[in-house]
Amino acid sequence: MKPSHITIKDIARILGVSPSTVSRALKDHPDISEETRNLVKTFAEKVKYRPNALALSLRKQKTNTLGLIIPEIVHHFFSSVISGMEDLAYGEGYHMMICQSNENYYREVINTQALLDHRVDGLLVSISKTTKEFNHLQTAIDNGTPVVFFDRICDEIETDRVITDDFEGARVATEHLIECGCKKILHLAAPKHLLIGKKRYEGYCHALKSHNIEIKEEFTLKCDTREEVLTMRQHLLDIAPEIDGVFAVNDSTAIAIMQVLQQNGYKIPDQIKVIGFGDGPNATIASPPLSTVEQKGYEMGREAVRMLIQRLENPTAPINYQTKIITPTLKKRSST
Amino acid sequence: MKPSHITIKDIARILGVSPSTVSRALKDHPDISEETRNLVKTFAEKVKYRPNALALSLRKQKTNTLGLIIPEIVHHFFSSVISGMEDLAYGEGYHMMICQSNENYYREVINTQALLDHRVDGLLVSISKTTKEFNHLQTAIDNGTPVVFFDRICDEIETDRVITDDFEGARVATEHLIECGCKKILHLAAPKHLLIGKKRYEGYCHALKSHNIEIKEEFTLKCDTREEVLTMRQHLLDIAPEIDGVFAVNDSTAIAIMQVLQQNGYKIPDQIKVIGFGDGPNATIASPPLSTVEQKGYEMGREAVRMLIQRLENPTAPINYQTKIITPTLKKRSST
DNA sequence: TTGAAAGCGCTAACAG
DNA sequence: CTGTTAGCGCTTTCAA
Repeated sequence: MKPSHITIKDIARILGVSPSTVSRALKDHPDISEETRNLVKTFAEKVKYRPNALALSLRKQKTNTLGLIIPEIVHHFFSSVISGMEDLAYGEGYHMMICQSNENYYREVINTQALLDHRVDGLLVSISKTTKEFNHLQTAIDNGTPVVFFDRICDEIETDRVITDDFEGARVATEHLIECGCKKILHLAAPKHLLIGKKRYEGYCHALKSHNIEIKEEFTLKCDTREEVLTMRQHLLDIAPEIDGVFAVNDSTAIAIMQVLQQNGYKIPDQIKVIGFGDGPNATIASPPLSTVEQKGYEMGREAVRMLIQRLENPTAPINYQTKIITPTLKKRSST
Repeated sequence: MKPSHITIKDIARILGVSPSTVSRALKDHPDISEETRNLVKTFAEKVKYRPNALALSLRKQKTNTLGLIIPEIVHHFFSSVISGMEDLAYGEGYHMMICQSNENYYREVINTQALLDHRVDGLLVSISKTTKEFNHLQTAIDNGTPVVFFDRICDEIETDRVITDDFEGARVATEHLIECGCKKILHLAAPKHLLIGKKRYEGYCHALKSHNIEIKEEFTLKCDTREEVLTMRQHLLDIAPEIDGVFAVNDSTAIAIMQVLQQNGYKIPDQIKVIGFGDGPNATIASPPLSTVEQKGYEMGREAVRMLIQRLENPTAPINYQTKIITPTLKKRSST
């Protein structure tokens, strides 16, 4: 940043008025003669004067900047979230300072600190997988910087949150299979100790129960990556003759099992129907295009920013924290 | 940002010394007694003092912030770029302010302005598709804010750039098909007026020529999206019997044609080999996994930041702008 | 209607 | 070794 930026002082000096006059003229302060105002405004325009946001922030004690801490940028869901955040923030006159924790607790702490050092007005955070301690965030809140959690929330801290309704998404997906005529549905699940694993499993069970379908233990397999599908290939093929539907905890797992089944002569969706969860870009590329449950990252991002700005602009409002639940919607394609 | 942040002045008052003493003690200035230094440092630590980055920036005329303008965050390539940028910037003590132009010229201009208002030390930009005018960026450079272009560069502005070697990538891909025994290679191309379309076409031709394979005009088809493949389905199937290889300008097109061919009984790679360009996450999910040319977004991001910081930290160095060309590498999988 | 002065938080030149 | 002062760019009393 070269000193070549023109300042209010420069304008004042050149025009032979005081800096305060310039400042007032520029922002249409009432106590200013129209003459001076025009003079100043015209000149400012001519020399392309732009206020220094740093100085403004320092003075106003408000940066109009939102800090974001995200586990991984390269991930369709998270990048959609960022996109939604950026779009809304931009529209509301805020900017985003973005840090990625790379799923590393230590880095998450440093990032938080750095964002606070920059005096961001608020924080948007999705906690990293390795984070077990939340002092860094609690402290931020205690010191007056509001935090909104999204997706990977932290139960121990009371604040605003936006999450996906995993239970409901899974329920809808399973229900859809049932409506398509499936009675023997395999669930490829994430580990139960992960919240999403647990919730999606529960949604699956709920749907079965409400249709009086027996929940067989052997029909839920811990298998949540493409690689795992390939490793378990034989076991999956052994089960295949006994099933007519698969609900996989994510799209890549769903696609992988579709492929394994197809390679072994199963017709999809005729013999076995498959549904995933997440609706990343792969779902449409799969063959047949994969039915799935859309996770709405963009909307989640917007919502988180909306809640944060809401808090920022009503600092005196009574603090009653909200948890906004985003219900994923069924995307019916050709695999079911 | 509540005023509850402790400042140097607060510490000075409490400890009964002057602010400058505190400032000096904190940064291990030589002219300070060990006693005072320890006193100050211990106290600062106790009250968790953190310097205000805004004040620092204003004072030092340096923000340690890099501005990024990117067409779309939700895009595997671009999000990889951001990730690479963020990682390196973070390591070098810089932060990133990110704006997306959404392929909109007007918004790109506003974003540039906003970042300059925030006095970012430098700009990283990939221009939007609708940008035909570059004054906003030229002005930035003229006023002393260095700019590094990446991926979507602008020829009219002289500055540092990082680009992918599209010609070479296409050449290597085509060459690979030839080495696998293909002699009749179809090229699904992007429009010639796009730089990547042109360069990749040229690379394809070059490979053919150097192996004395005739370049048939009817073997290059403008077709660069999945949808287009489906639209041209019949035409592609008409040509299919005459070809033994396909080089598609991007992965999704490659995957789409693989699927069309497979649905019509062609065995891949036995009868027809297919290679793509880009190596997004789809490539591995395709069946068979798609051979492709890896575009290295992460590396491109790092490189762009490296060049920018280099410039920032050697302001007096002679300005000789560099163009760094990143050569994509062949990812051989099972479709060839 | 305008200007002078103080201050946001920090540093650095200059005194002492 | 430490304090005083001025100033980064801006706004906002307070006085005139």
